[in-house]
Formats: sequence, C-alpha cells, structure tokens
Amino acid sequence: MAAQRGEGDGVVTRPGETGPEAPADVRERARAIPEAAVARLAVYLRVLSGMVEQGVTTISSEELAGAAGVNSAKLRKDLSYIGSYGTRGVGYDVEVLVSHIERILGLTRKHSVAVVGIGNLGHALANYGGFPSRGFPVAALFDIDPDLTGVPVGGIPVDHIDDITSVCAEREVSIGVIATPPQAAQAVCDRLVSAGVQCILNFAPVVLQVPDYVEVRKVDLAVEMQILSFHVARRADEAAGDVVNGIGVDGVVIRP
Amino acid sequence: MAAQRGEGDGVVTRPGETGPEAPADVRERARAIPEAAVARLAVYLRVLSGMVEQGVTTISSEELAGAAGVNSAKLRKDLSYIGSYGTRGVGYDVEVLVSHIERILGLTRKHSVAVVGIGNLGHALANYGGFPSRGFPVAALFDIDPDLTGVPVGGIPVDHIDDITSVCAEREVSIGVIATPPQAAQAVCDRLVSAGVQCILNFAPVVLQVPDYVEVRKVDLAVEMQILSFHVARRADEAAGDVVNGIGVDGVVIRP
DNA sequence: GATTGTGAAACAGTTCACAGCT
DNA sequence: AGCTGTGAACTGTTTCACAATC
Repeated sequence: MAAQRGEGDGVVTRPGETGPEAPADVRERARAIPEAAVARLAVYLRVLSGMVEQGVTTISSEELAGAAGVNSAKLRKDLSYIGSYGTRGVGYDVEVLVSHIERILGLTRKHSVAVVGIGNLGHALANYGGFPSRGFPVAALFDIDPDLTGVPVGGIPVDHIDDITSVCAEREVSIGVIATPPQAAQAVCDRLVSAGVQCILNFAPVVLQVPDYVEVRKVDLAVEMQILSFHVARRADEAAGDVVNGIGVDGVVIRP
Repeated sequence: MAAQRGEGDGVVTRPGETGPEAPADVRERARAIPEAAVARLAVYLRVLSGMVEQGVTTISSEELAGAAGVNSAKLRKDLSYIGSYGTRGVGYDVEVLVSHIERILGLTRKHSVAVVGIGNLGHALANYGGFPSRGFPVAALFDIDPDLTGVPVGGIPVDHIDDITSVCAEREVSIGVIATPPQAAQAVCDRLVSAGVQCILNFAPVVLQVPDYVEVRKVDLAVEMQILSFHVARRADEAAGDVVNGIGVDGVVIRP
C-alpha cells in the first residue's frame, strides 16, 4: 500500500538510461517528463485552446509563458520534454502544439468519470460543464442513500454505491471522484479500486491508502485555506514591524 | 503583476542569513519553511486532531508519518522546520504538536472568507461545514445576479458583487474564494484585491494576474483530471507491451 | 533579427544514515 | 534500546545564457 501523491512531490517517470540499441529518433525524445511539467502542460493547453478560438495561429514562448503565468525559459524547457517542434525566429504553431500536448496527456482517448457522494459537492461536480467538454464525461454517480438512487442529477441517474463494481465495469469508468464525507472515503476508495478504477480524485479530507498502481490526486480545501492562513500570518508578522535581520516572530525567516 | 503560484513551486521564505547579533534561541529556529512543508503541516495537523479525539497523547514519527502518507524522515524534517520538541526515545506529545502547528499556520486567528459566484460550486462552498469548523467562517457571499441578492445561502445572505469593497472591509474578509465562470474571474479578482483582500483561492480555470503582494492558490479540476489522464496513458503504453529499454510510445521513459 | 532548444549552473526539496538524547 | 534531529548526499526543478536555426 502506498499513500497518494501530495502536491508537487514525486516523480512521474524515470530519467532513463537509453539502451544503446534504441533507434536515434526515439532516443532523441527519450526523456522523463517531470510531474511539475505535466501539470503546467495542462495549463498551456487551456491557454492555447483559448488562442485557437481567437484565431491565433502562431505564438512565441514569451507570449504563451506570459498568458500561462510562468517564465519563458521554463515554458520552453517544458515543451522540450515533449519533443516539441517550434520554429526558431518565429514561435510555435498553436494547433500543432495543442494536438501534441493532447496526445502526451492522453486526451485523444475519452476518460469516463464516476462521482461518488452526491451531496453539495457531488451535485456541483455532476453539473460542472468543464468535465464533459474536455473529454471527461461523467458516466456514473453513486450514493449510499437509497432515496437518491434512480433520481437523475445533471442528467445522470444516481446508482447505489453497492453497484459500483458492475456499473464501473459496464461504463468503462477510468477515473473515480470521491466527494463523500471523510468517514466514508477510504471504504469508497477500496471499492473503486476493486472495481478496477486506477485513478482517483479525492475531495475528502483524508489520506487514502491505495495499492502502488493506483494514482491518487487530492483536492483539500482545508489545506489550501491553511496555506493561505500561513501567508496571512507571515504578512502580519511583517506588518507588526517585528522584523529584525529578516527574522519574524517564531524565528521564521521572512521576505525583506 | 505576478501570476499565481502553481502547485508545488515557489518558495515561501528565504534561506536567510541570520545576523550575528540575533539572540541564540531565535537563531536556533531561524530557518525557512518550504512551501511543500507548509502543505504537509496542514495534513499532519488534521491527522493529529483525529488522534486527540481518540485520546492518543503521544505519537512517534513513524506512526504519524504512516497516517499522513509520508515517510518518517520527511515528517521529522518538516517538524524540525518549526523547531519542534519531540522526546528522543519516546516521540511527540500530540497536543503540544497540535498547538505548535496551529500557531505556525496562523490558525490562532480567525480568517473570514468571502465566496464570489454562487452557482453550483459556490453553493457547495457556502454549505461546506469544513470551513467554519476549522477557523474559516464564511462571512460574505457575492454574485452578479440581482435576483440572488438578499437570498440566504447556507445561512448567509448573498450580496451584490458591486458591494464587495464595503462588505469585505466591514466584515474583515481576509480570504476571497473565486467560484465564478472563467470570463468573470479576473474582474472579480481585481475587485477583491482593490477591496484589500490579499489571499485568494481560485476555482476558475484561468491564470489570474495579481500584484506581487497577493497570494493566490488555485484548484483546477480540469488540470487534475488531465494529470490523471496522463497517468492512464502512461499505463496504457506499458500494458500494450510497447516497452523496450524502458521507452514507451512517444519515446517517453516509463517505469520498468 | 528574432526566437527556439538545451547543456550547465544554481537552487530547492527529499532521503539517508547516524550522532545524540531519554 | 528506541526515537528524534540533522548534516550530508542525492534527486528533482528552475534559471541562465548562448549556440543553432529560421
């Protein structure tokens, strides 16, 4: 069993030794894509999709980087991981880049999503238009409350949680979203995993234990809030004029 | 203007030069807390709070690390950043650790939250019990739809977005949550910033441009989905038996 | 002239491994 | 004997800066 990846940690792929007998063009692009870069590629993709709609056909690393909120060196490095083909002196062809990133992120294939826990958040997720439009159709909804089963939410009828295995198999669910209360999360997770779901997005404030081959991403609102709180506190220290040698209260070093 | 922090990047604090005239006990703890460690401290805090409820009084780094899904060396390093006092041969006193982490995260002070955009997600956030119970009372709700203003959601009446400045000042809002459609997000963000809000949690799939002194965290569901998709794709390559020298399709290096 | 692609340097974060304390 | 705290080694990420290319 392994716990899920936290934010920004872990490695996606290994800096591999390329075997001497690998063909040159494969070896050319044979490198790992850092996890951090994968997350940014998704952001670049969104920005680029917006560009396509505006009829932009070519973009420089500087422009794209600005729109994505990163610096241009990082952008170029990220694109180099996917073996991108820009044109020196000109920039990148927007459409080429879009389809390239889509391919790398596996978006050429549809990924059916199941949402478990149809409370406030589950409702919001079931109705969220951003999923289906981006190749992530919500194919199933589950709840433990028998009063909810059969009732359609966002056009999809809710199934009972006991039917997870059969329904997930039938509808080829590849991503499970856990939006249950924390007490139920681990049990739901275990069921999803035994139903063959290998990717989980967890909104419950719980550290899920899963087998190594299952990928978990978590969205933890309380943690986000507390990180912001930390920054408020840091700022308050600063404002209090309690800064000597760059050391605030508690001996925490802060920005000058 | 600076774009917001992405996941896992950036540094909270600087590895500071401690001035030679700083008192020894301050210098002792004078070190930066990495952003990644701050996020984990929030997780440790949640696990520890659960321990307190179960009546656990002492815990070893090994146990806490297991429950938090990290390894024990990382846990101990994280705790060392906050100058923790464990007892060698024994472990940590749970209550001492809880109050220590709370202080570092600035949770001894209340942080009022304003949610902007009362759609599906906004409703869910307004009703989410996890915020108030953790010291983040939802003090204001805003929407641009005049039909919503005055209507209470989760016990709080919705105000019109034009009143952001006065309402935020009056209710001492320190954290703004953006749950609007993407088109509206930047404008809402600008208004929050001019209302004096310096911490923003953004759910809109947009890269916000903010002044340097404003801290932005983002929760981007599409990006999370696409990261999971990337892992599905990697796995599919693997399963396809298309692995030679650890190189999958597209020349991306994968785990053996 | 402009812009990409990328080694190399710098930096940040994680893990190791063990000294030091209870 | 057991467990923490931490310097040192390592791994991953970002930035620099410039040769290569159009």
